[in-house]
Amino acid sequence: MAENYSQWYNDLVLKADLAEQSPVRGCMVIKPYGFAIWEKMQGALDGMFKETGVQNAYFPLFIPKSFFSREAEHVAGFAKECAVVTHHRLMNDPEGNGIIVDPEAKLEEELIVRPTSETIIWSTYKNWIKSWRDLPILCNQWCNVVRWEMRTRLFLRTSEFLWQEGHTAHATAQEAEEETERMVHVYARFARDHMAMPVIVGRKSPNERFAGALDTLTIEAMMQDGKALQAGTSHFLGQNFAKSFDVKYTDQEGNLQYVWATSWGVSTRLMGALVMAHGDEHGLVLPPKLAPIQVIMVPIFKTDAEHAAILDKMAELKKAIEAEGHTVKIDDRDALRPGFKFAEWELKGVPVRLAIGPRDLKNGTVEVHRRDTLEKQTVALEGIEKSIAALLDDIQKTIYQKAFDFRESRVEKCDDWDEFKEKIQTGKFLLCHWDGTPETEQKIKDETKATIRCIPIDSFVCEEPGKDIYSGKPSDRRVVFAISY
RNA sequence: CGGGGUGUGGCGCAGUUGGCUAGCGCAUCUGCUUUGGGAGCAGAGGGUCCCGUGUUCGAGUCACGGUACCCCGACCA
Repeated sequence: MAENYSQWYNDLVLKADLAEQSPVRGCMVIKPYGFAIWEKMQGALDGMFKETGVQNAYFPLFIPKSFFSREAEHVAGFAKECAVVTHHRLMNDPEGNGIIVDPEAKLEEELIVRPTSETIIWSTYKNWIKSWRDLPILCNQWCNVVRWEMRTRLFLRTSEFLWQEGHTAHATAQEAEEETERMVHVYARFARDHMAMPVIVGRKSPNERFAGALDTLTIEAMMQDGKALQAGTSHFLGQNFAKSFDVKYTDQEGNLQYVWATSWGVSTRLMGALVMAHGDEHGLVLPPKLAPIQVIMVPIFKTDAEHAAILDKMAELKKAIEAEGHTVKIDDRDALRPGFKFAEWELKGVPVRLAIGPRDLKNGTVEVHRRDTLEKQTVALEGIEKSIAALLDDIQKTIYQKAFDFRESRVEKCDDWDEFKEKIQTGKFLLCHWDGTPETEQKIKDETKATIRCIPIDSFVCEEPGKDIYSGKPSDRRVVFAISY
């Protein structure tokens, strides 16, 4: 698995029925099973957003080119990867070669397919905001965006992807900065509590900052090959967009002020993170909180009479487990053998499997198998529904702990450049001193492909004097270096 | 856009110095036996060998051109 991690990942995504490549260049089809997991993520995140007062809204897919180019840094950041709509009509080719674009139907102003929605949203917020009483505005949208990537990988980088983007407007810089931090911590909590994935919360270096932001906060996760994956970002946009789109409000003293902005987002990339954080050689390992099916039941039988009796028993058990609030499926496909079903549901990462056969029927028992450790034991059927909750809870904790321990074993301090060059290639997060200059960061990237993933603000905070790992210049804190996806 | 590779039933592949009726595994369909860790046997269906041009008695195989996809770089959530 470690040797050919990329291939393992790709095969797993395909075999577990999460997604497949579409014939459309760089695009992906998310299959029903994969989408069900994404819906669980959406549900949990959406609930967390709403707890902070965020409301959902929807803004257009198309952005007029002129809107897009109002914020200079922002355009520069996205210009190279935009899909552009130039025409609005097709016609039959007069020379008989099928359908062509009607040259008469050229748009006066081209439309950009959103790579992110700051510009269209700020051109809208301008009309919503007049007074300090209108603030803050806390909106989120679930949508798709398009970034014309050269090379793509299922979930991790596709030309089109699904995400949520929150866009907020505030009266003061402090409020906006608080919002930026609040949301990055929502993401960190979601990663920990739902995805069972530990993350490092931190600040991006200027090089890695979002185009148009004054500050970018990030959650960085470690995959099982030791590479870093940026799993979510939250940006403090200052007054850049307010000034570009002329969004002002009248404060309590009657003065006109520009508003302060944030934006934050996570994408279907989280699906990739989930696969790479927990998967093993048998397939996917889903944290119970995100598993569309938490308990799968497989009947084992020889005769029709046994089959019927077992299915009756299972239907009864299913009701009892569902009453405890879990999702259960009975796999009663009769053409397939139990061993095949076992392997298939393991591949799909279902946390708990219950098998009942003639032997169990006679003894009043059930075989309980947990996906994370692959352990199985035969226990009394009576009252089993009560212990399922505890088992699911334990699986959730165990896979988090496993991912946590894995990361712990691969994070270390490093103060020697030669050592750095060697260790960074073996898939580690190295805590190193950095002189704070983009030049040094760029040189390190050029020589090793490693980048500063973040300057930690929660865990792994290392504020101590030292010397830059590369330049030797003075530094007052360590930052996280890693090779990333 | 630079470097490399591959196009052969639905999927994955083999096909020798050009040679006979283009094969194999998986999947599919039918039947019987099976079912506590990815079943066995018997039979069946399914191909413009990516496209075009050329060389040749003869091209899946050789040459030239085109095209599609994949991998490695630069770019990126």
